[in-house]
Amino acid sequence: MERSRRWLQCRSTPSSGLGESVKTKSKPARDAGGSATLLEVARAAGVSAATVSRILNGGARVSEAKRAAVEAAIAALNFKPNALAQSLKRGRSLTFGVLTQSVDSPFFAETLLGIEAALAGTGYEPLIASGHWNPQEEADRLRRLLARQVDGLIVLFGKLSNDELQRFALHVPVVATGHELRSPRALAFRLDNELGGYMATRHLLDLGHRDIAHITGDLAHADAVDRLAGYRRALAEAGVPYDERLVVQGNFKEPGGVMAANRLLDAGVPFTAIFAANDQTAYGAHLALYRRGIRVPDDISLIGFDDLPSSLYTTPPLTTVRQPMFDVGRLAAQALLRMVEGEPATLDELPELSLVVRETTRRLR
Amino acid sequence: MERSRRWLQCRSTPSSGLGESVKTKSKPARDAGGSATLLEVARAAGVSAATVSRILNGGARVSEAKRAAVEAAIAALNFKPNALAQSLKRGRSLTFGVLTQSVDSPFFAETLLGIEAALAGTGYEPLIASGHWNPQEEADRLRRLLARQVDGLIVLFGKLSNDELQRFALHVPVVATGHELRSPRALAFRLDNELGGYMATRHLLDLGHRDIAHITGDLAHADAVDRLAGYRRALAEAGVPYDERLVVQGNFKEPGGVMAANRLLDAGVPFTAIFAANDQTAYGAHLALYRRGIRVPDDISLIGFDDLPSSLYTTPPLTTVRQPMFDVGRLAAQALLRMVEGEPATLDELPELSLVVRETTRRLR
DNA sequence: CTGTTAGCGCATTCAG
DNA sequence: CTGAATGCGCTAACAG
Repeated sequence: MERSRRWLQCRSTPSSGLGESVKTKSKPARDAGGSATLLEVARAAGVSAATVSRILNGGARVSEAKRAAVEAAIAALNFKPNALAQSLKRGRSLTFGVLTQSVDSPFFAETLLGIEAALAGTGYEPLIASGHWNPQEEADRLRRLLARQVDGLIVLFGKLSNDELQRFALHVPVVATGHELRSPRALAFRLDNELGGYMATRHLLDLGHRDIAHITGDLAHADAVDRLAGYRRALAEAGVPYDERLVVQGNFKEPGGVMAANRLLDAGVPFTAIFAANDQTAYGAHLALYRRGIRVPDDISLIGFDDLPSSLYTTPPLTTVRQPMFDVGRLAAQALLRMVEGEPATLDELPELSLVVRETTRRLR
Repeated sequence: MERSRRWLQCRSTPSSGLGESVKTKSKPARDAGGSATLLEVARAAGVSAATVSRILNGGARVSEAKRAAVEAAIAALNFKPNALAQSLKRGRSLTFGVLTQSVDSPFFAETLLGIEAALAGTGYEPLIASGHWNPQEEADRLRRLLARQVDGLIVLFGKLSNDELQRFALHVPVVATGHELRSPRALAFRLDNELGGYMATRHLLDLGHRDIAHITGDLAHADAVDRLAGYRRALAEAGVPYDERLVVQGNFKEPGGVMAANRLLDAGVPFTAIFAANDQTAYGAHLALYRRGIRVPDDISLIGFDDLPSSLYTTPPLTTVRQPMFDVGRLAAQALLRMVEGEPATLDELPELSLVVRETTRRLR
C-alpha cells in the first residue's frame, strides 16, 4: 500500500545545493521567457509604437506593407498586449467584480455559470470574491474589487445594507440580487420568495396534506422570512390553522435540516409532509427521516426550494420550487453590461420561480 | 398568483425621455463620484506624491506632521490606490490565474475553497477561469490570464498536454493538479488514483463481495483509467477473475451512472456490489437501482469516489474514497506562493486518498 | 526626512 | 497614412 508516494518530493532539503544561491527573494520570477512589449514589436517591424497600436485596435487605416511587417513581428515575438497597461490607459478594465457568498455552494455556482455565459464573447471577465454572509467581509471584498478598477459590480445576495450598496454604486454601476433597490446606477431584484413558499405549501395542500411542517431557513435572511410567510398564506387560504409547533428553524444547510426534522419528530405533533426552506435542508431532513425508518414519500412527503442540480438525482428525486439561478446570473450580467455602456438600469426579463414536481411528494391516501 | 411582478421594470420603453439624451455611449460610466488619485491626495495634504506613496507602503520614515496631514487627506478624499497602476509599476499584479474546468462542479468548488484559504491574507487574489475540459479553451483561457499579468497559474486538471503547460511555465510559475510534470518553474502532482480504485474494490472484497461491478469514468481521462487499474489489481490480488461484462463505461456524471447501471442490470450477469468511478456516477447508479426496487445497501453495496460534500447527506450517506480537494487547492496555492518568491518548486505535504466508510456498503450475508 | 525625475506598457492627440 | 509627444496612476531611484 506504499505506492502512493510516487511523485513525492518533500521540501526540507535545506541545502539542495541547486541554484538557490543566497535566497533569490529579490525580483518576482516572472517572464523568464516571453511577452515582448509593444515598443519592441514596433522596433522589430521598423515602425512606431503608434502604428502597432493602430493595427492592434482595428481603427485607422495602415498601409499593407507595414501591417504585414507588424503582424510578422507580433507572431515572431509572440506578443500579447499587457491588459493592465491597456486598462490603465483606457480607463476601463473590462472586468466585473462578482461578490458571491461562498464559492462552494451549488446555489452560487449556478449563478456564476449564468454570469459566465452572459459575459462570454464580450471581452469582460468576472473577478470573483466571496463574502461569506458577513457584511464586514462583503464590504471589504467590494472595496478590493473597486481598487482593482472593476467596471461594474454584481452582488449576489448577502447582508449588505442598501445604503452601502448605494455607496458602492457611486463609483461603478451595481447590480444586486436578493436586495431591493433602484437608482440610476444601481439595480437590484429579488425573486418572489413569498410566492415560492406559497407554491410549495399549496402543492402539498393540493395533494391532500393538512398537517404540514415547515423547516425554515435562517430567519435573519429575508428569503427565509418570505418563504415562511408564503407557507402561512397558503395555510390560511386553505383554512388550515397555523400550528407553531410544526415550524422549526433550520439554517439553509443539511445539518440544520437533520436537527430540525429530529426536533419535529420528537415533538410528537403528527404531520404528513414537510416543506423545507431549501434543498439542502430537505436533504438533511430526508436523512433524519431515513434514520428512523420513515420513508419518503410513502410515509411523509417532502418538498424543497432551489432545485439544485443534484436534486434531480437524489433517491428519490426531490420535488422542489425551482429558482432559475442560471438566468438570474445571466440577466444580472446582461443588465450590468448595458449599464456600463451608459444605458439606464433595466432588467430585460424576469426570472420566475416554478414548481418542479418530482418524486418526494405524494397524494395523501 | 400575479404577485410576482412587484419589482418588474421591463425595458422596451424606447423613449423614456429621461436623461438618455443622444445615446451616451462615449465614456464608460465609471466614477460618477469617487476615487481620487494619489496626486490629488498629495496636493490636498501639501506634500509630494512620493511622500504619499511612502506612507502608503510602510517603508521609509516620514515626519508625524506630514503623515497626519496625508492620512487626513486620504480619509477626506476616500482615496484608494489604483491597483492596476500599482501592478503596472511594480511588475507584479498580486493575482494568480486559476483554471478550473467548470465552476459549477462541487469537486472544483472545494478546491477553490482551499486556494482561497491559502491566499487569504497574502494580498494575492485568484482570477478564476473555466476550461470546460477543452484543451483549446483551456489554452485560450490561460493566455488571457497571462495577458492580465497574473503572477502565477494554477491549473486544475484538464486536458492540456505537458508541453503546453511547459510553454506557459516559460512566462510564470505554474502549479498543476492532475498532471505529472516537474521543471524548475512548473510543479504538477496527481493523487494516486490507482490506489484509490484499489482501496474501493478492496473494501468491497473485504466485505465478502466477489461479484463486483465497476462503472468507469470517461476513459479518456487518466484518472478513470487508473481507477479501473486499481479495481483490477484488487480483484487479481483476491483471486477473483476479471469479468469484462461487469465493467461499463460512464462519464463521471449522474446520467452516465444511471445509464451504466441500467446496462449492468440488463446484462443479466449477477453482481452484489458496484464501484462507481466517482460520487456523481454513484448518485446516478443509486437512482437507477431505486427505480427497479433494488435497495442500497440491502441488495447491492455501492461505493463512490471523491467524497463530495453532499455525499455525507445522501440517503443513505455514501461510502466513498475521499479526495482531499480542499487540501489539494491549499497546497497548490502554497506551492505557487513560494515559487513566485523565487523558491524552488516543491510541495510541502502530500494529499492522500482515504476510504470513508458510510452506509451504502454492507457485508455480504 | 522629502521633493524631483523617470518611467511601467500602452492609446491617443497632434503634426506632419 | 504615420511618427513624436503626452500621460493613465503609481513607485523607485536620486538628490538634496
